[in-house]
Amino acid sequence: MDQNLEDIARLAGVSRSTVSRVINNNPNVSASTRQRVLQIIQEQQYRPNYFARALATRRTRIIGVVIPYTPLVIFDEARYFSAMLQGITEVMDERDYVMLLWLSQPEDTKNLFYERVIAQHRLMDGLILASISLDDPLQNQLLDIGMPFVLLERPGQRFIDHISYVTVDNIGGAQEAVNHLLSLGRRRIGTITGLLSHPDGQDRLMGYRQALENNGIPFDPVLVAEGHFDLDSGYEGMRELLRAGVDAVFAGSDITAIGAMRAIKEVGLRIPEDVAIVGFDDLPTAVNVSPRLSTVHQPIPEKGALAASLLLDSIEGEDKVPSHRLLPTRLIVRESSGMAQLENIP
Amino acid sequence: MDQNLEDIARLAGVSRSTVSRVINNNPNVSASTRQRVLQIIQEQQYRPNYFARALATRRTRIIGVVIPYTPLVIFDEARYFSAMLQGITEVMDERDYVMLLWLSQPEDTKNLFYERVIAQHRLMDGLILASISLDDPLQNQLLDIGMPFVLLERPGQRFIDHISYVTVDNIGGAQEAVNHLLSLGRRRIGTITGLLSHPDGQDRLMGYRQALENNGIPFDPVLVAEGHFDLDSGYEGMRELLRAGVDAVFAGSDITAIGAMRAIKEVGLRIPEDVAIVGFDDLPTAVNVSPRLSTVHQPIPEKGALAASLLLDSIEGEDKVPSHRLLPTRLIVRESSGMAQLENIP
DNA sequence: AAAGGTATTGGGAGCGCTCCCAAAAAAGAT
DNA sequence: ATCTTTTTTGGGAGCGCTCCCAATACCTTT
Repeated sequence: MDQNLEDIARLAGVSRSTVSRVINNNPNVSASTRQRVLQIIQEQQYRPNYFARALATRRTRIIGVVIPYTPLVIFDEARYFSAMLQGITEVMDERDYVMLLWLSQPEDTKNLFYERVIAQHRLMDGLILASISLDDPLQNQLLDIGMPFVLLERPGQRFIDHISYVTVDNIGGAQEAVNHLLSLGRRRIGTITGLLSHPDGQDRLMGYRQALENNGIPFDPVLVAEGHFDLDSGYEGMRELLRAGVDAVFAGSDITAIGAMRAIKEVGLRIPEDVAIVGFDDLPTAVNVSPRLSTVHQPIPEKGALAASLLLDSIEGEDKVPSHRLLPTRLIVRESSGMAQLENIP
Repeated sequence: MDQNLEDIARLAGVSRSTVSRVINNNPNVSASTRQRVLQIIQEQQYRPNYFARALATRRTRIIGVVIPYTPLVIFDEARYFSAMLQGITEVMDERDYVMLLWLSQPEDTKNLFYERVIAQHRLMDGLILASISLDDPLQNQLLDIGMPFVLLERPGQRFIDHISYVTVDNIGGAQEAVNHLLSLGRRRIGTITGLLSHPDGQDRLMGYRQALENNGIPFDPVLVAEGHFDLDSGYEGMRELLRAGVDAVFAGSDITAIGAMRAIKEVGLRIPEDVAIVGFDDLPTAVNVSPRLSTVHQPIPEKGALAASLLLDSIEGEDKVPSHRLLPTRLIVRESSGMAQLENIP
């Protein structure tokens, strides 16, 4: 029942090769023949066999998206990843690729998971890697087997020249957040960091520090609580900072900020009067908390889409120079930092 | 660099066919030869070419997971879907299949999206469909082309005998929730429904109604607010119900319940003293709201895993009889309904 | 009208596997 | 030791495509 090239060729009265040329937009086909063949293809609803094609061309038009398990991937950051996947899909659809999703299992060791991905690498033309830690061995392995890939964060120093990546301006965004708090007159500004083994976490802390120092305020380790991007560490971190005494907090993620808000409310302090708070990400939840969360917006779907574009470009193009892209962030001021612009509340 | 069967055969001093037999666990190979071949395969890190295999066997070992776009998929329900994918992946890994993810775009019409999936159907051995509305044409199309698939909710009446599906006991769960509220002495129990075009939404409403009627309380349409599983409709629905006067609410999803809680607090009523509330799903957020949400737990990853199992069974087995599975739900009582069991609060 | 060029077309080989059938080897029966 | 049966092995054909090269058709040009 499934037809092949030969069948279409017979119906159109031409050869297999000619049909193949039409399908692949090869210019060496006369307009009239092309017309006729297209007509038959249309009529017969013919679709070339993916696998035969892949076997002959050694190109698969399949891209893998690799998301290692972290509890936060599954719980707190689910929205982050779904937005990312949405962005990736958009480009894939446009350029006629499909997306194979690799999620690791909670029980998986990292190596077991990576082994699975590597074992099937011939199935894919390239990979998009999310939440890879700074010197994850996967990067070396992929470099070794020559598989194109793009990271969704800044790679560690020793890889940075060899790897393509897309990320957002974490440093700039953090600076903007802290500058905003400073401009509101806050002086004891603490931070609850993200995961410091993660470049995003590192860079946001760096931005926090730079903003303070640029304004002549010395960096004080007592005002830094180490967190993991998640709710609990936001709550715990905030309790620490409250003991240290702060009048404002910059949190490494919205989820962390929400945990922190709970801790603040619990001790009876007011947001933003007593403690102002700014998050990072601008997830949909940011407007679902009260007071609504001021935060640094990052364009998540765009990040995914850009990563996909870079990857496909590098697969299809000849130049294999790694590209680095930094997407801009934008401070969104809401009530949690005390200077709300008007936004509708549902 | 990439080796093929023939290379391995040469190294092992046997024929291509023998190597193929070893790889496919064909019993007609002597123990000693098998040993030797396995050794070489191991040494050479040989992996059979996926595409050559698929071309020859007409089986791909690729499963598609289809998630149509709804704003709630992306925002409110992201956790639901990531838990589901996690469950699916678990089974796929075990049984050596991989997962192709199909997400529709916001701008996509349904048909455009489905067309994309159908166009590539030869790429996949089967499909898992999430959030398909009751008489979605996709089901017919897939039946027509003979593609195996499993639904993640109850199909509409006209399909129910022809389609495999996995869902949870929505009716039973809703009944349990309402019975619980009744047992607490509540008598004016309202509900904010889920999407009524969706079987889960329908069935939960049905369960609500049955529980009331079983207890001699007539069903009152005034106490039913139609929602869409999302936060806003929870908020709006609750405002309606407050005007109608209720002392308890059963919400069609946790997200809806959280929207409703906001509305209750906003008018200065207390939860659960003035209005008790029970949700459905038991998402991680349920414990992150205050008071913590009583809710009907449904085993989401298990749902995904079971769907994957059924699908692979039907692909690999001969019997093509559709299977229907109903997973049990379980009422989790927390503070929002006023009879908390002790659970740790972070 | 012939020669030369270019645009178009056809068919063989090959991608790496499985499946089938026949050949060879080993084991059992007489 | 010979014949049968069973186990094990090898090789051809084919899955449906692309890619290359040769063949044909169609134009120009002189």
